Amino acid sequence: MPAGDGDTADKAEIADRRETGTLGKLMLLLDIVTNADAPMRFTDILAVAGQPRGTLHRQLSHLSEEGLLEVDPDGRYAPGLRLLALASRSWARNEFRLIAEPHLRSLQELTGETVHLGVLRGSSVIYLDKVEGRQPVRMYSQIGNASPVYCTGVGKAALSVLPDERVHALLADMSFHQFTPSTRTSRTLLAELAEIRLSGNAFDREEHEVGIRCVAAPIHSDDLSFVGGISVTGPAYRLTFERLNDWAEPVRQAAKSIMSSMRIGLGPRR
Amino acid sequence: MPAGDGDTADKAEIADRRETGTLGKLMLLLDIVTNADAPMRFTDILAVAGQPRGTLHRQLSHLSEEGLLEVDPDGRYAPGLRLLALASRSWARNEFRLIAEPHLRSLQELTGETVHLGVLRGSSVIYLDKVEGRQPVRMYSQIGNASPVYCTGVGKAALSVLPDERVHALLADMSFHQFTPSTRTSRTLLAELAEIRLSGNAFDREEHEVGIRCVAAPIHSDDLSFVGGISVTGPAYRLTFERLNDWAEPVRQAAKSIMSSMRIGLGPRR
DNA sequence: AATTGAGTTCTGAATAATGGAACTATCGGG
DNA sequence: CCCGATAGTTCCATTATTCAGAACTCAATT
Repeated sequence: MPAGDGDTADKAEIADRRETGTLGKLMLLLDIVTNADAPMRFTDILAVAGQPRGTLHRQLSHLSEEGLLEVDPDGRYAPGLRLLALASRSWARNEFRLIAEPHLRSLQELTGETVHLGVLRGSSVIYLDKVEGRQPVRMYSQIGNASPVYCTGVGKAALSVLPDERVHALLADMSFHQFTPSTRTSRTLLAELAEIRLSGNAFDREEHEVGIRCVAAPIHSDDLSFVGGISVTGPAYRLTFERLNDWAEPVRQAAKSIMSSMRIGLGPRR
Repeated sequence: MPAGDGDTADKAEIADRRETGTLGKLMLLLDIVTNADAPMRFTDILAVAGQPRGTLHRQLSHLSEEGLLEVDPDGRYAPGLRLLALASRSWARNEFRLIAEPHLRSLQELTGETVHLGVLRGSSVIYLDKVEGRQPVRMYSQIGNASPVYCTGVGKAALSVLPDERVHALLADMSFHQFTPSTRTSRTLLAELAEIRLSGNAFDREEHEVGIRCVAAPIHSDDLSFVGGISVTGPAYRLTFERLNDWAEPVRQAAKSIMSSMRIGLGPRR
């Protein structure tokens, strides 16, 4: 039979049909267990996984043998330590994070507030790094987290550098959850992106969480294969609107420095 | 075929034969890419993976589609952000870590040095948490890392609570790398474990890294299904042998508190 | 234009995953 | 003590995925 051309559409009606075979099913299980609030028993997983018992049992066994899941003495499944090991290695060596780190640090010292580095992934922002003030506060907390684009400073900053058609494509299949009274909707977001393009700064004025504000600026590679941003975040009582404006410039500067370091570090192919 | 007892050896000559089918092969690839110092090209992976080209290509595609790997514009493979997301969720909700956290914190405040929480996994110690002093030092750095048991305070502490036969089993297939002049060997280690059992404290006297010392104490569940430890770590010039002794007691106390919290938190089944 | 190197796609054959059912605990009453 | 649940595990013929090698495309070199 000839290679796939015209009518592959009739097959792909079901949204994002994954073509990852066995792996896809296993990842689904990993997601289920990882997202649960507590370790899950076999039957709990069975109820949501939509797999026959025999199948599910083997899949869970394989995941456990690989250390991706762990079984406690009661037979309940929890995320495995292997995940930590994999993540820590990749995080520690992430080229982009390494390049940005010193800049994040100096921005933190300048402002005294928490500094975030995030990248755009689909219609979410994933935080890659975070530099906090003196408080011995929770590390890891935010890193790796996926947050919506439309209600985070980094998210809006990232969107602002994308061409209109890509923004529209993203907005098309995105649902806007009203986290706080100030959370943006599809309409107001587009207007705001225009402003961000002009000023070079995005703001989060308690749009994701009441009491939390931030100033952000976009970071991107020349070909837009990489799009993200950095932000300075803090409690509303300290980050008055005046303060946010004071820091808009330094945040833009830091973003700019990171982008030049990227061109040196990654730019000229090998 | 009967369950594993006497002579499974003939089959298991080749170290840790995995029985996880497709998943095992994929995890091997993940390990290769995650351990590399830089993103790898297809051919680089091909050279070490020992798979036919067509096969490898499909496997890498699947991993990339799932976000476990990422392909940069040059076609080089790097660890994917999905790993971070999975790990951050599991870390944040890890029951044991949550229970230990406040205790680690107060130990940190008391000593002013870095406090670690680690668990025994096979013949390695995996660090689950870390509380540092005021310096805005690298988060993640150590967390998820696997270090040898025989040259870390936490590792030796953990070994000290295991019954002799389990210790011997572990030592059997363990190779002792001489990290520093003081690194323990198989022989000296056994003698040291005896001391640790008596005193309740393990020490790392620059055995893993020159200039770094620590005091540790074991933590374990009643049935030994969980074995780990906590430690106070710092530079040799600050952690004199006298200091190490001063903190031996508080470290033991903290370990004890964590164990009682565990019994309350996890103890009575469901 | 011809050659090499790198990556991708195709194919029947081999293998591992599937799913239903039968089996074995373990528990709570009566 | 036995009965019936509920929870988890193992078995095995069937089926779908994966495998491996070769053919193919594409770009950079000579």
